[in-house]
Amino acid sequence: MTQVTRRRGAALEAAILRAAVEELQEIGYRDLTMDGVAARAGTAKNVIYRRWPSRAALCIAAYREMLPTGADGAPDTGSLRGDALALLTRANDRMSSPVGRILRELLGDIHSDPERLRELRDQVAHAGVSHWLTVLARAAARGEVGPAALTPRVATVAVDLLRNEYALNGATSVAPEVLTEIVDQVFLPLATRS
Amino acid sequence: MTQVTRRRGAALEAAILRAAVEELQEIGYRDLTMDGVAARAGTAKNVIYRRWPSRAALCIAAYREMLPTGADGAPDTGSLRGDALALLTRANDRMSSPVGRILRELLGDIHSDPERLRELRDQVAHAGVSHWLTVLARAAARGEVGPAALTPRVATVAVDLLRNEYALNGATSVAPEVLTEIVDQVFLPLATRS
DNA sequence: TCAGTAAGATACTGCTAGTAGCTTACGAAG
DNA sequence: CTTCGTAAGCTACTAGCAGTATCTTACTGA
Repeated sequence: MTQVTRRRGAALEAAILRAAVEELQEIGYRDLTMDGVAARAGTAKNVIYRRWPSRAALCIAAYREMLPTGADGAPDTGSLRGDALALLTRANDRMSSPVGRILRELLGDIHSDPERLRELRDQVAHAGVSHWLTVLARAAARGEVGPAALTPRVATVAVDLLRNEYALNGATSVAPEVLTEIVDQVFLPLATRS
Repeated sequence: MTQVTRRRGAALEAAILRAAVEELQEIGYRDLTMDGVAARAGTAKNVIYRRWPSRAALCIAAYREMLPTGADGAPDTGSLRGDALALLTRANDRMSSPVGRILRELLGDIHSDPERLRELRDQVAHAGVSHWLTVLARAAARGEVGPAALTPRVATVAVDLLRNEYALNGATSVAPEVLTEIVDQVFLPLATRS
């Protein structure tokens, strides 16, 4: 690309990551090639390989760049049902976005590498747990739920079921009726049982 | 391979499928190559491509061959908890077997092809639903559960959560404690609620 | 007996991950 | 201002695999 001044260190690394992010957003993980990233970043493949050991490693780093930084707080609609639907809808939006698609592609391609798998999983799975616990705690304060419901399993059951929908159905978004079904038939009965 | 008599039609097709099954069991979907299958079957790649349009299609056909034909019935331990644990343990065994690993590899590789995705999903997702409904119906007859619990969502919730564990954790088997946690904290409370 | 069909063998294209080695710009130390 | 090490840039390469093409040869059924 005949840069006027040759980039180095952090600047170059940032340029590569930005290129990888753009490629991921435009064509996804499956079709991303190292040559493509190098070309877009205006550099060469071996420069990339000096920093990341493989295509997967680069894409995981790029994926991390894509995550929204400003985490929004837990919703507070006044009822547990409203909060749960809001959280689940938000999770559904995230999972059906390009970011979610890329995460699923990555997860599907990594399950031979337990190391990378764990870091990816931790980053995503436990991302929203605290929100659910917050919402449940508020509901407990209102007397809506008993303390028996405050286990991680129950707190995450809705998101877990949503994730299962994606695992089975692939890339398409999950219908809102499924969300209400999960909330009304599973989450609320578990949370509010006497 | 200099066959004495050249195989044709169904015999050849069966030989190819058998070779593909063996390759899948030994090295998995990811590492299976068409050259490898052809060599093992003692034939040539283009013969395979005359019958299946792609590697994925061949492997789906081979996967179908691997499925156990003799479906065992629903367990009957006398209690809903025992039945549920038996069913969930069985599902866990299946999912942690080579067959389960191959299914996950296939699912992860197919989500661009909605057609194949659907046939695969139907084959597996709905495979065990009837068992859960049977077990729930028996429990209802014993008075253990109310009719409110007999929705497909509740019937499959345990397997759905188990599948989620695999989606997050990769190829490793799920610990028995997780199974009991799912049954005791989610399935039983939902099934037996008043 | 004689076609038509399909198996078999081989070679090829095209694509991509990852590697190697050389050249050249930068930048820090003196 | 000079020198020298490091890393960027460039180009070319290997190796492996999906999928295609072509030609020869064996079987089969009429």
